[in-house]
Amino acid sequence: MVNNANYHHGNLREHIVKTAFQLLDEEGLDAIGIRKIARMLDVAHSAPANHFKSKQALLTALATESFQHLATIVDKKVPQDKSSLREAIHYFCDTVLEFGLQYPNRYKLLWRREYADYQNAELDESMELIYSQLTTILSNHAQNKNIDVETQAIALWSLIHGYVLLRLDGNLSEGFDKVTGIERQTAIIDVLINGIAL
Amino acid sequence: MVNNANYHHGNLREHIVKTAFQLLDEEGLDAIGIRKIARMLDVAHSAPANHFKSKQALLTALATESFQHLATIVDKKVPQDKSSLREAIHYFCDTVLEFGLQYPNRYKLLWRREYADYQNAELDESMELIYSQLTTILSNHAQNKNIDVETQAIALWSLIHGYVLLRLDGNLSEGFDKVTGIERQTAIIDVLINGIAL
DNA sequence: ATCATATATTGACGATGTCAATTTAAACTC
DNA sequence: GAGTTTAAATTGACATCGTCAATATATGAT
Repeated sequence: MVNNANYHHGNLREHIVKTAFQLLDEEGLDAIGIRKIARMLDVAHSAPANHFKSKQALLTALATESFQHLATIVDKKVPQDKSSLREAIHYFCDTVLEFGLQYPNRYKLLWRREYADYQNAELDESMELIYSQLTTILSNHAQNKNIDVETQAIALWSLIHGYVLLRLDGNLSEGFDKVTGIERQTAIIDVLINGIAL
Repeated sequence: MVNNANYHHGNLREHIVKTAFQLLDEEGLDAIGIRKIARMLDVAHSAPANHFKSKQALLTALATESFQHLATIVDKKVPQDKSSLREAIHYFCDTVLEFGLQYPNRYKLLWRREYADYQNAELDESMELIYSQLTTILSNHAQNKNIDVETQAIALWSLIHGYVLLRLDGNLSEGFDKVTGIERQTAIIDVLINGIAL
């Protein structure tokens, strides 16, 4: 029989995810509510329970999808070979920052373990992807044999992660994201590559 | 008249803050609840409203106090003069990391703008303190005239902030915080000072 | 066509933050 | 010291939330 508009679309799950992302992007993590989403979709307050057994399960789905999204972008934008270490690092950082600026609340969700279920296998897998992308880049271009790749990876990831979060949370004062002549971000990454105490 | 045990201690405000810190430290940000605190203090559910007009106001007080606490520690532990830039940076980073590890949830609260009221003047002031401490250190020891102090400050702060958050959120796999011979943290900061691509 | 299963619905529960009206205690004034 | 003002705590109500249980409806397989 044709869709009886009352008993729902068949793909409610999809709509829930879409609406949740919308709330996340526009109003932040705490704006996401099961009942609110149900209301927005003209559906009973308990309908979503068939697709996500808890709020945490919904957030886990959002996080997993976001990790995969980020990994895809990184894959596309970071050149695989024959680029310098410096180039590769810049591409990687640019991509992460760009994603963070475009979807600040998704980025925050990714690294805050309080919300999604990080025992979840699928989520864990999609998260590991990002790390392996980074370590792969560094090993492929390793030049400095005095510092093990893991230390380099953590240093680099700490730097870009910290920078992105400071910007997203609004913890850099006005003007802190621009500087005469050279982009702040580029300057910062160069500091990491070249060192402060040249 | 003597304290009539029913109508309260006179310093309920103090007790609220203390209990809130306890909940924050032991169970995390979302464990803090006005009603829960009132229950723990054997007080009516609306009693705290006299001292904090909203939950946000309470969190603002917690954040302000934590900023001041951190600033005090930094003041104590970072040598003012006649130390090398390298030494000063290490002391600063050590102090921040130590604070973060001891009070993970306080540290997170400090930089998540969703909870406290960052319009609040007192909070803003106590936050600026930390930044000025960092820039003071860098200007006092500035050696590299090619990079402006602000860029150095942001790079350094991004690195340590990112590293602390990755550790607090559990986003560094097992073993990522130890490495043979030399402390991971020291190694990472040295990467920033010396650069990756030596 | 019947039956099983997936999906939605309604209703309830305990908990939360916030408001309003009220009561009690303490502080201040004359 | 009595009377009055102000501060602090109480009770009660409201809307909202996440979750659970019982019920109803639609879809798909046999």
